[in-house]
Amino acid sequence: MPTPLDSDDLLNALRDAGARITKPRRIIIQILADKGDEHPDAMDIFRRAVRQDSRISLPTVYRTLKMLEEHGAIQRHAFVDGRSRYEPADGPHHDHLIDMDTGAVIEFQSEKIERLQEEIARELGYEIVHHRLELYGRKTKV
Amino acid sequence: MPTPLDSDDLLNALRDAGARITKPRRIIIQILADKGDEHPDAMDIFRRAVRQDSRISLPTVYRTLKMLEEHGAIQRHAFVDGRSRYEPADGPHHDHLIDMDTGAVIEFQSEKIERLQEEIARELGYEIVHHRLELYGRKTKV
DNA sequence: TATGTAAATGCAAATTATTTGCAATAAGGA
DNA sequence: TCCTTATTGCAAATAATTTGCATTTACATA
Repeated sequence: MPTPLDSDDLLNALRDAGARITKPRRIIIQILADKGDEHPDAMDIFRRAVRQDSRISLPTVYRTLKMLEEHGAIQRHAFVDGRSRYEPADGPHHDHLIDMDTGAVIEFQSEKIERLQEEIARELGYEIVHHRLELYGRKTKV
Repeated sequence: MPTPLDSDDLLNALRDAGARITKPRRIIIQILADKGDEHPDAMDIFRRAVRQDSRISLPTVYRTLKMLEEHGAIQRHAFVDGRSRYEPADGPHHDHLIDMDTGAVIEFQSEKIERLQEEIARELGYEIVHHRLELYGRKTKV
């Protein structure tokens, strides 16, 4: 069961792309790999980055995110609110359950759903490249 | 099996909301209800609206869309490209398969998937309010 | 270890999608 | 028909993201 890419994996993704490992990139990657703050948006990352090096700029954050995304090292999600949020790419695909009251994002994974999706696509004459499943819900009262 | 809301349903949604039926709103609703062009974005709607009345403005399109959305008469989707696309609300929930080559949006519906989703949410202690499932794929070569 | 060069950065300004303030217009009940 | 108030169009404001460009920096090579 592969785990999400960590700091070193992300750095390697950049190296493989022939990119230079700069100080801003190191900082951004460290933030992305931090398990504490999941699914940050660009501004979240920028704010945290500035705390480590006040000279970092927002465009650099966007450029780094785009680069990592293009190389499959991180994934970009566009939830209902419009802006994009990011997380390290991960071996097995997972989906999201969004808590409508707290905004918390819970990850889950279901083989059965994955298989059903393949089946449905096949029936429609398609092959799935990727997908996105988001459940929006509320905690059931106990 | 309920069908998507048509022109009259959308107009009624506005009436129920106590809103006035203006010429721009009539035109916008007519475009939304048109089965020919599905999932248009605000600009698509604006361009088509201008052809019927050159004085219509883009803000009016946005205002009308927001109003219809707030009253549940249309649904807003945010696919990968960032901008929002709209369609008349619909009885039975359906999901989308997006053709990655042509951008075509195919609707489908699966009871099984709906049930699996409920089940997964229940296991996580949640009750689903709504969800979004998008498959991105390519036509299988024959 | 010093150094040249292309890649990356920071800044400011541009884009894109969407929203808002406000004076002018028009819907629809009296 | 007339009056009141919602709605409109315009222009300008936001918000998220991207881009142009002169300066800085990583890092391969000497």
